[in-house]
Amino acid sequence: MSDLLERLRDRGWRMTAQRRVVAEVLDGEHVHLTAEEVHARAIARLPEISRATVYNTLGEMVTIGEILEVATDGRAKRYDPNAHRPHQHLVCSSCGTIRDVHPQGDPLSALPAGERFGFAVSAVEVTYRGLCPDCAR
Amino acid sequence: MSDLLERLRDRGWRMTAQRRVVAEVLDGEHVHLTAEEVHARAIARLPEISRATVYNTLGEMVTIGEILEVATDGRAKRYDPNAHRPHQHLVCSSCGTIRDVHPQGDPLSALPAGERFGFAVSAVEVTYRGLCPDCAR
DNA sequence: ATCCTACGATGGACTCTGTCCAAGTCAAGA
DNA sequence: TCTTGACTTGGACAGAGTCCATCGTAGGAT
Repeated sequence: MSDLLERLRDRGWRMTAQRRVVAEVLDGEHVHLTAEEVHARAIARLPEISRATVYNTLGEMVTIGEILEVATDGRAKRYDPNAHRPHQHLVCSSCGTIRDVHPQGDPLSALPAGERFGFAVSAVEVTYRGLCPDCAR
Repeated sequence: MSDLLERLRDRGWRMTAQRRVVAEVLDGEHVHLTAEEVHARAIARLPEISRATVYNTLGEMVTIGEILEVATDGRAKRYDPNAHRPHQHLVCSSCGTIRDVHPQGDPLSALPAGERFGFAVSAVEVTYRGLCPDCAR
């Protein structure tokens, strides 16, 4: 059984076939799927699973911090199963594919106190944009 | 007349009442409005202006680089009239307000060549998140 | 092994954001 | 003033996501 599934069980989640399938889909391919893509892959394993359940399950996993929500454009949100290792994203401006990247240094420290306007800054997201090798040619 | 309006005219834009109003709304308050908010403010000055025109005009201004599109969450895009001075954004996780901020250093240089996967990286967006003073109390 | 029940799943309606299009209007050059 | 093609309009449509009343079932209790 996957790590993700195990952690969910440890948190007291009732283990349903639907949740298992969603967790397996996310844990299986470490890419950044949209909710609809997760739904499509889930249906392949459990044909009756509903869209609402997929949305609910993804939302719950985001809330407890097991996966990350990534909104790189104005389109559908994507879900990142790699929530336990800090990283940033590199997005192709043409085809939209996303890669996890690890910039040097702590981007949080680049924001001086005088530029924080009294906010309690707790997180920072960095999105690099450019053409991927496939789209560049 | 506003600078923005002048630049649009210089680009050969046909000056209609609608475009003038949208430009004035954006140029007037340097906040980050959604398309609907722009529409509401535009209606206050020109009651017949349509939603489609506001969307069209905003899209055109983004294309020519006079304003920026900011997608800080999965909700509505926001429009940033401050397109001519590089800056990043600080977003309140609770109420969603956005402030322009100026981090130190060039975030692009923090991504080593080995982490670029052959992409021609051309831009970087940094979004700081945290609680604003109002929401913190 | 069976029963209970609260938690989870369902699907269809609904909302929000944005796009598209055919028809009508008008800014600005001739 | 006339003409014309760029612009505007509003309503239909589409994609992404949420909500809710009802039904089903996981897992503890017996």
